[in-house]
Amino acid sequence: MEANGTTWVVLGLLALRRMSGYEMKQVVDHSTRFFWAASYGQLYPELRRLEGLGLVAGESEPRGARPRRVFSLTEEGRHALHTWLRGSRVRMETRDESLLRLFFADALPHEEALDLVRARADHFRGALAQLEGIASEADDPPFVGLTLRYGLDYCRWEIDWCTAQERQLREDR
Amino acid sequence: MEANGTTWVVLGLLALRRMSGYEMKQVVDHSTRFFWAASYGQLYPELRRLEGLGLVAGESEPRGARPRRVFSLTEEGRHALHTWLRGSRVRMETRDESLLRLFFADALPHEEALDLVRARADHFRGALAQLEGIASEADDPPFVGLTLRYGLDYCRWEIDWCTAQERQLREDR
DNA sequence: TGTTACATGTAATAAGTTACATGATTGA
DNA sequence: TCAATCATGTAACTTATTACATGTAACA
Repeated sequence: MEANGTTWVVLGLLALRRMSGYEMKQVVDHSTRFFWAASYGQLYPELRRLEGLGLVAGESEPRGARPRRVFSLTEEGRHALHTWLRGSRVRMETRDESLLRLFFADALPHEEALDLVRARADHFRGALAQLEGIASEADDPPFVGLTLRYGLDYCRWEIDWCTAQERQLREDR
Repeated sequence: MEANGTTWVVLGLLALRRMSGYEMKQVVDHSTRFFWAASYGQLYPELRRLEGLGLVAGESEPRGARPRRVFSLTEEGRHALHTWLRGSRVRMETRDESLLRLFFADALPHEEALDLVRARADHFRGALAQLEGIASEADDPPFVGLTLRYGLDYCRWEIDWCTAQERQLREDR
């Protein structure tokens, strides 16, 4: 079977509970988006494709006159998800414009270069606040909770790291 | 001027020293690729484009009968780079398949889910070894050194975090 | 009555990777 | 002589974002 990241987002979410494409987008935007985003332009076509393959099943459940399709995982879909979950290849790609700037920051006057480190810390202070807003609902399944904790801990680490490095760079020069 | 990430990679590298497209790819693969990758398919067309815009200047410097073009930064190019460097918007995108698996790992038996945390730690042990291989050449400019240190510290943090969480998850259950 | 949220979808575009083609040089 | 490295480039493909079109429902 052909698969891409969106495949696993869809199957994974449907393993939590049945939902519509619209709801998937909302859940993603409050959870996985920090390490795996998904747009309508990926979600809806992928739902169709997976339905065609028999990995998900869609049912029409209109709300009043507003059409709505709710999807659930088939046995085949659950099987495909489990196979992927057991895979151990760790693929990571990052595009971090702030680190790229830092890498080239020697071209800048020292004080302005330090601003970049401060800006990075500020960014993560903002991200931390956002994550704290999402808040650990105590009834999250354990591994959902784990990834939320990851986000919080990672932001705190970034803030500490930037702060320490800024101090260091200031002392060195 | 129209710009994308590759624009800044090219201009930034040429601010360090003049080099060919081939050399850029090598440098990227040993440095920025951890937070900003670039392929030949991006580098070569972008060099042409920036040459057309007058931000970089290419000179033919064949080695024997092997053709070779070496690029350098023009004043305009340097100006464009500095303008971007002073920008403070922090754009970050991550695609982390390992965290995505972790997020959905409640669908797995507990022991297999723990394997995912271990696999993640192992991945970062490998990445750390790789980075230690690149090694801090003491003559790196300060901010180049900073990003290398970032890579090392980040890997160590990941390893510690995964190890701690695995222990925690084991105790909880 | 107007704004926001619900709901589905696509077309255009941008961004990025992979694999290939071509050929010279170096060193075992 | 063979493999690896140097060197430039592109075509095909995959992936992802953005912006739009369409219309219902809830609520202030």
